[in-house]
This record gives sequence, C-alpha cells and structure tokens, in this order.
Amino acid sequence: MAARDTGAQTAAHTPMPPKRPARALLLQAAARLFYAQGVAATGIDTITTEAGVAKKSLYNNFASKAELVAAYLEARHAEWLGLYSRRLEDARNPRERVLAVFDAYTDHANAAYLNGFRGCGLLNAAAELPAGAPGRLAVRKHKEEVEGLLARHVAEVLPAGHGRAAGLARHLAFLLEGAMARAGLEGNDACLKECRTIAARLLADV
Amino acid sequence: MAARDTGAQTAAHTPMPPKRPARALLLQAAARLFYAQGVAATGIDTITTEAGVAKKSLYNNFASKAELVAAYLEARHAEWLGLYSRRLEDARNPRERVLAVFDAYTDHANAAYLNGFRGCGLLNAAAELPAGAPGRLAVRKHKEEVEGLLARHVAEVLPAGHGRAAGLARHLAFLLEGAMARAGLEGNDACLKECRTIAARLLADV
DNA sequence: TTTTGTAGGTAGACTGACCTACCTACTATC
DNA sequence: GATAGTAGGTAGGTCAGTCTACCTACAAAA
Repeated sequence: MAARDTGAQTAAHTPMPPKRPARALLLQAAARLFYAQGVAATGIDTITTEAGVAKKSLYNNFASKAELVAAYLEARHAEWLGLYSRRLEDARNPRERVLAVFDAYTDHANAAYLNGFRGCGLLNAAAELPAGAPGRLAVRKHKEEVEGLLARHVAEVLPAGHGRAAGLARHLAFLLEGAMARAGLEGNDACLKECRTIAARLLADV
Repeated sequence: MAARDTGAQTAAHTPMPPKRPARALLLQAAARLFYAQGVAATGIDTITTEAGVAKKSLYNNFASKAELVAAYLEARHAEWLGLYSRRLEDARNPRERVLAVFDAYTDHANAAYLNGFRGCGLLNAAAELPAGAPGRLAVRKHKEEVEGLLARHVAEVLPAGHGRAAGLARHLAFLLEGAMARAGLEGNDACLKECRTIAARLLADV
C-alpha cells in the first residue's frame, strides 16, 4: 500500500522546486483575479494555478476561501493607505492634502498590476456579498476611514469654527465615490480627474 | 421504454395547476434574488423554485442564464424610469425636476420588494461582470441616461448661455452615484437624503 | 559537526454538493 | 393542433475542501 506508486516518481529526475513564500504569492494572484473577474467567479484552482502554488498551501495559509477573501479586502485597504501616504508627502498645504485623497484613487486606477480598471475593488467585492456579511462591514469601515481623512484635512482648510467641515468632507466623499464608480464603468481615470477639478473648485469657493 | 414510469404519475390525482405567465414570475424572482445575493451566487434552480415555475419554462423564455441576466438589467433600468417619471409629475419647477432624479433613487432604495437595501442593482451586477462584458455597457448606458436627464433639467435652472450646465450635471451625477454606493453599504437611504440636501444647496448657489 | 524534528512546501486524486442546460412525458389554453 | 405551461430527471462540468505521499529548509539537540 505504501508503494501505490501514485505520482511522485521517487524524485531523482524531478528534483522538487525550492520552498517559496506561498502566502504572498496567493495574495498577489487573488488580488489580480478577484479584481478582474469578481470573487464568486474566481475558483480556488484558478488562484493556486495562477500563483504557481499547491492547493494544500492555500489551505495551510487560509482556513477557507472566505478567509482568503477577507485577507484580500484587508490588503486592498492597506494598499490604498500606502498610495495615500505617498501622495500626502508631496502635498504642501491643507488644500493639497485634501486633494491627495483624490490622487490616491487615481493612482489606484492606474495600478499596473491590474489589467483593466474596473472601479473600486472593495466596493466591487461588497457588491457580491449578502446584506449582513462581515466583508461588507470591512468595506464600509474603509470608506469611513477615507472620509475621516478628508474631514481632517478639510478642517485645516476651513477657518476655525466654520462648522461646515464635516458637511464639505461628506460632499467630497460622495463626489469621489461616485466618480470612482463611473470611472470603473468607463475603464479609465477620466472621471476621477474631472472630479478632482470639481473638488478643487469647491475648496476654492469656501 | 415509453412507459419507464419515471415521475409524472399519470395525473388524475395531480390535476396540474393552470398556466401562468412564467416569464413575469421568473423576472420577479430574479429581481429579488439577483439583487439580494448577487448574480453568480444565484442558481437557476433557486430562481425557478422561488418563481414557482418549471425549469423548462425558464429555458422557454430565455436562451440561457446570461439572457435572463440581460433581461434583469433591462428591467431595473425600466423600473427606475418609472419611479423617475412619477417623481417628475410632482415637480413644479426646474429645480424640483432636477431633484426628482434624487428622489427616484430614494424610492428605489425603499422599494418594498427588495428585503434589505444593498445599493444600485445595476452597479452591483456590473461589479460581477468582467471588463468587456456587454452587461457593463448596459449599466454604463443607464448611468449616462440618468446624467442626461440631470443635464436637461439643470439647463432649465441655469440662465441661458451659462455654459456650466453640463459641468453641474456631472457634479450632481457623481454626488448621487457616490451617495447611492455609500447608502448601499449602510443599508438605508440616509446618505441619499443627505446628498439631496447638498444638491439642493448647489442648485441654490447657482 | 552531524543528526533529527518540524514547519511548510510540492503534485494531484478524490468527495459531495451544486451548476447550467437539455431532456422526457404530460397537460391546459388559444 | 400548436404553443406554452407542469414536474422532475440527467448529463457533464466545476466548485470548495480534504487527503495521501513525498520533499526541503532550518534550527535545536546530540
């Protein structure tokens, strides 16, 4: 029985490739595939094949597909924060720090690793989740954090005690979210650039 | 062979229910299920069971699931136009006609047949479709038509030759789209009402 | 320095559930 | 009699997830 000879022809001619960081490869493949095709439409086998990783490795690193999806959402949020902080460094005044949020979304739209822009990956994933799913809450948290960043920098633009900072931040948040959605449908960042201009004018009018 | 007795116990005790408009029942069930669970997550059998209709009837009326999805998208667009035209009738001036677009989305969010608001059904469906899919184009067309309606009524609000009608319409379109997305994540129409207020102020400031 | 244990890789067969799509056989309505 | 409905089976594929069997890199113990 031990010698059922199934596969694994006793090495010697197949020297076995070296160990690799399977988790990172899986997250990378998942990022590409989930974004491009959607979560439900992307099977486990497709991901492991694309990652060049054994199926067992997936289940060594993640308890289930749902957990991989959760890690994917987490990674998208972290990725955006990275893009944003880079844009924030370049900003030289409060107004530019507000607009850095918009620039970070444009950078996201132009990220090289995704072939074909299809809108916000987090929102797209949320669209596939049923009403009460924890993933939807994670996406909501992300959007609220973005709005919080907007609000913080809007408050620096407005004269102290102006009282409309939160309202303006919300206005900008809706504007950005909508432009992102439309940009995703059109497959390019034109809407995002347009909405950045609108946002700049709103800030100038204050 | 003709008498293999498989199922269909020769009627007499099962008098067969009367003929019903299967197509409409299917579209109704698809509307509920596709919206609540997503397109890919909803199987053919679930739809036919929910509709109380035979599987054959589905394939009598639609060549494939993809065609049912296309009809679903079409129906959502038509439904929104209906909601909008009702709101349009109540509007008494150009400004109210612009805001009627916002009200139509609020009505959509509060539509009784969907248990649990989850955002724009068209946008959610688009999120499941790969980049080049015809369904995505249909959704984009819908959004452009909505923006066109906005633009038409914005032009009536602005003084002739103002030149910023298209720009304002686009601003409002992004605002509305973003509020809808956020509202979907939060499961209620609060964001939509908020964005209607923002829109009203924008129109007042012109 | 050598041995050995362990954690985390490899390939891919397999299970049971579910998917789309088509099918048979029968019936109600126009 | 043609059309469109009924119930439900079936084919062929794909899904997530488990499993066996083997391999490699590293570190701690001998």
